[in-house]
Amino acid sequence: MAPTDKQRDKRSRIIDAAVEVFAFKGFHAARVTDIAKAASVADGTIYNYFKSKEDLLLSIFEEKMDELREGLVVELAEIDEPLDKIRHFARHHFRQVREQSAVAEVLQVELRTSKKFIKDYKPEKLFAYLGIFNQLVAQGQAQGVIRADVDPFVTGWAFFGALEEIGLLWVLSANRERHFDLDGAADRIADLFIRGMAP
Amino acid sequence: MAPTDKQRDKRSRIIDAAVEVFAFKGFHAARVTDIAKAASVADGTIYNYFKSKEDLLLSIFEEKMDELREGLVVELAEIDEPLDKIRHFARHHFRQVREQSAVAEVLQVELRTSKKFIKDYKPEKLFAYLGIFNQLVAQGQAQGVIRADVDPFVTGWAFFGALEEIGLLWVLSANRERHFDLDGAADRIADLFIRGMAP
Amino acid sequence: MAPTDKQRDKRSRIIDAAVEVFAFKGFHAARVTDIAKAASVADGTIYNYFKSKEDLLLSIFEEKMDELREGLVVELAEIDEPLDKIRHFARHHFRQVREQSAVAEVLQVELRTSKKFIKDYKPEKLFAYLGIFNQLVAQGQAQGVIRADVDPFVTGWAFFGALEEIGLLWVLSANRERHFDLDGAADRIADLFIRGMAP
Amino acid sequence: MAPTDKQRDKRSRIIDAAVEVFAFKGFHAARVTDIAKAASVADGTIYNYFKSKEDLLLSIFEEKMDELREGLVVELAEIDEPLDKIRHFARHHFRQVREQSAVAEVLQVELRTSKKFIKDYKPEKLFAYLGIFNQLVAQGQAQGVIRADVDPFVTGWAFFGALEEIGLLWVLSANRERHFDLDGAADRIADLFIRGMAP
DNA sequence: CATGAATGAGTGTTCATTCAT
DNA sequence: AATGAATGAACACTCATTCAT
Repeated sequence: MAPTDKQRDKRSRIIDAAVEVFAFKGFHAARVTDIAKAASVADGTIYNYFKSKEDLLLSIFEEKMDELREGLVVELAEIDEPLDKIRHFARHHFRQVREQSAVAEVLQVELRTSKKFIKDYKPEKLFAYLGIFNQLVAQGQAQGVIRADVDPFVTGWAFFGALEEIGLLWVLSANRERHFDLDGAADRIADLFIRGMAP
Repeated sequence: MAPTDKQRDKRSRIIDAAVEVFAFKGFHAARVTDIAKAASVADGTIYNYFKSKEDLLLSIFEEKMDELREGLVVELAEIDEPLDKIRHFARHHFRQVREQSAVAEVLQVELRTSKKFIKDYKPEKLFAYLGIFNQLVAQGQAQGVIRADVDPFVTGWAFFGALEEIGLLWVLSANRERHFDLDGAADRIADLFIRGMAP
Repeated sequence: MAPTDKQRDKRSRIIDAAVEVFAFKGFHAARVTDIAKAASVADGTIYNYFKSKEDLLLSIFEEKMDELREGLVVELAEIDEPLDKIRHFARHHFRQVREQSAVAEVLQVELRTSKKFIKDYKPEKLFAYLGIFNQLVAQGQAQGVIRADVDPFVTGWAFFGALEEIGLLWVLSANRERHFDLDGAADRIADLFIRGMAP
Repeated sequence: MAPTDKQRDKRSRIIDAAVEVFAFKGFHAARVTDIAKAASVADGTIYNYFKSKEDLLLSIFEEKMDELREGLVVELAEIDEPLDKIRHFARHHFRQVREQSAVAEVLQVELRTSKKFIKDYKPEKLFAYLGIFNQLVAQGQAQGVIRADVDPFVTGWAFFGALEEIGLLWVLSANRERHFDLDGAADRIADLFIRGMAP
């Protein structure tokens, strides 16, 4: 017996299947039955692990945001300068978008489809992710490489908004035209913010 | 008989009603019947003016984006300096968000709910709006107040992403906590980008 | 000014338009608007001449059955022998099917679609048409060329059923394969019944 | 718990319920909900067994035509002479009309209401049923009791048309007046065709 | 834990008909 | 008589979720 899908932890099999199905058909068009088939489980089994279809989507967000943040932390650990870290923040973000485009599609497109997510959900994982940027700003300010009057709240969300918009654009352009250069965009955005926050 | 709603152009009555209902209940939860009632027309009448419920949402986008752009053009006409115009771009954007919060809610929240909009629709009106920013960048570059190597594409979308993210945050915070200072945010973002693009 | 459609009697223009539209799209799929357009009148005008869409269908039946019967009477007037007349009955019936296939399509296919026609309507015009056959049987019996014990009721409806079934088959086969020989079928059916009723 | 409806095969419960509801209210006026209630299942359950409301109607046709043909085959097996079998064909047909009038109503009235059935559907089951008649003609011709020049195609459809017309008349007369004598009609029609085809 | 047949609530859209002009 | 914009009732079908096995 090969250690196939059958043996893998059911919960993660369902998560993986859902990412693929959500990315391919979209959250609304995706049928719970499709996900169950893709995960080789019965429809009802999904409800042993997730409260609802929407909870499944939110769980994807939680897990993937955790992974994203953890990966970022690891990458930044090897960098010294706060400004350099900000540059790597952007690069790491876009690298993930590129390497896990199905996940990116779900996070950037499908998640926004979810009214619950947008309006009712407290995206703690997003705050945690963004918190890293805010810390970098604080460090930069402490070191005098970032102006003291830079507002971390506004600047942080602006930075995230910029990453999101460019990332979304890249994901959506996938089906229409050749992708533009994401890595170059990372540097340009990092540059823009670093100069913008400079003393 | 007062010259009430009855006399007003039906199409715009429906648009206005739809903005209110979509903002209040959300696109999905909004019933076509609700909109018809709010506009004081029969359900079927809506289909004399719009192909579908979704077409109605998209029409709102088109009309409101046009108004937004036109208003911006008028405001910028009185400003001379490109950098100053960029500052006013941000201010005008957020002023509209604040003054027409129902419209902002629909454009920033409900529109993203529409898969068709995100994936299939060519948002020409959005390009036109953003095109103004790109022109300002070009002017700034011509005048030497913006670095020649600033990429209008990436920078433009980053600017728009920042505005959107902050605007979305403000609209959503409406129901949870006190609004933060939008006008201040406009200046901070304008500052960030102007410094970021400076030679 | 050419004596175009515009001048022709509106009622008959509507009838003609309805025959075409019903034959082409079917009664259910046919829109009153389609018929109005084809007749170059406003939708509402149709209701000045017909109580409803169904009444329009029924009116087609009435008019066309009258024409069918009248044409038959004229043709039979030139024939002497009752049995010969029966043969011409079948020929005339199928000749009309062939020459006015749109009308035939409506009478044989669309009319049966109408619940009202099948269940509630007293098809006097059909009785009148069939009555001719019954008279021929009576004449044949009087002349001793048809058995006295032939039941005109059963035989008449059987004759009509046979004509209908073959006619329907021919009309429907129009879109699928080459038509079979209707005139030959007329003779075979007439033969069958004449022999079947012979002493 | 009584071994009631609940235990019976769901598919056939739905078929039976649909026959009753279609016969009583007509296909168009029949609501899927009505059928579901009559079958003691949920609306959605019907769609586990049938693709659509129309598919349900067509399935009734298929099943009942099979039963009709099978019953006929059994009855004819006990008869020797081809001409005698033709007589029994007519009798069996009308006996079924009389004994299963709801089924007859659906097959003869509602089915013709279905555009799909009339125009697009290949009624194989009907061909199979009629094929029996054609075989009898061939046998009769082989035995010299039917003329060699009788056309099985035209004669077969004429026979079927006659049965249908009389059957329809009987079913429809149910609601208006006393039924006429179907068994007598069977013999008259059989007689007519047997004499008509005789050498 | 796993299954999957059964459930039943929920709604955008069409279009015959009307009637104010 | 003619117009055509407005009306609003009507409904098959889907699919997330449940629960008996």
